[in-house]
Amino acid sequence: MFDFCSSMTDEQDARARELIERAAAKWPLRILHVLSAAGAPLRFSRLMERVEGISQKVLTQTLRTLERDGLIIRTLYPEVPPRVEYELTPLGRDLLMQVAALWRWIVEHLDDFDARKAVKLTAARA
Amino acid sequence: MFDFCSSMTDEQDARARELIERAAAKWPLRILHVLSAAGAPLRFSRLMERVEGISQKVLTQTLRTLERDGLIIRTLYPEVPPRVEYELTPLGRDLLMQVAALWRWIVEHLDDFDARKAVKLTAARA
DNA sequence: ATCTATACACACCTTGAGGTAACTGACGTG
DNA sequence: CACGTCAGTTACCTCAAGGTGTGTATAGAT
Repeated sequence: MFDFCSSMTDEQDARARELIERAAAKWPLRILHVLSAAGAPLRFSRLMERVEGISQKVLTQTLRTLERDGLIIRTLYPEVPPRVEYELTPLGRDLLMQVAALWRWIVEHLDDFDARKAVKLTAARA
Repeated sequence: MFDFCSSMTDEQDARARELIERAAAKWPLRILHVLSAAGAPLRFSRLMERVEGISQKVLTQTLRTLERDGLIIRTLYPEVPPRVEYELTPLGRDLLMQVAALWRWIVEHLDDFDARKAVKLTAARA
């Protein structure tokens, strides 16, 4: 109905959309959510347990991406066996809070998404 | 830090995440945005022009998905040559408004996403 | 000497999203 | 009769995400 992005440059618009796409993809959102719910730094293997269905390879890949995006911090403790801990950055926490608002809105409106099944629209006439 | 989803069932949580993933994917967000910015129903070919880079096949596919999700309405006028118009549903508009809030927050904080590049973190000691 | 635990890296394969190009159907027009 | 228009559909191909399975370094425990 109106252009909610009118105050953005095309480049800002594109970058924001790219960030949304990346953060809202299959695994990143789950990982951020798990880290937030834990409330403390988590080791690699703890993440593997809690992010159900993810493979080792993809978990490392996704964690590296999240680190590059500044959403999590990776801390390596040079012990044996090695210990690595992941935690949200303030930016990651803030972003997750924003996404959570959207998340909650959707959950509150799941009925509306269901309701559409009952409303069958037929073709209009010219 | 805390579980922002504590009031959700696992199923609600999963469905909401799935909706976020689907809506935030490559094309759906752009299409919804274009429809919103237009402020009026758009024909297939108008969408093709405004959603830069999308192919005919993927545009139809994505539009069908958005229709099934109840976010847009497809209206076929049985003329020759055929005319088909797409417009946001109230639900689609509301969802886009919610996403727009997130969008705007990200644009306002793009500097923070940039800043991370300057903050190099080295390994900690145990 | 062997085994275990941890956090990966690497090679290989499958799957699906998305791109390209050609074809269709119905009708008005020249 | 051939042509153009519009909104697709269909067949075909590519590429990257993601899954699987194995290898690796290190030191302590048995």
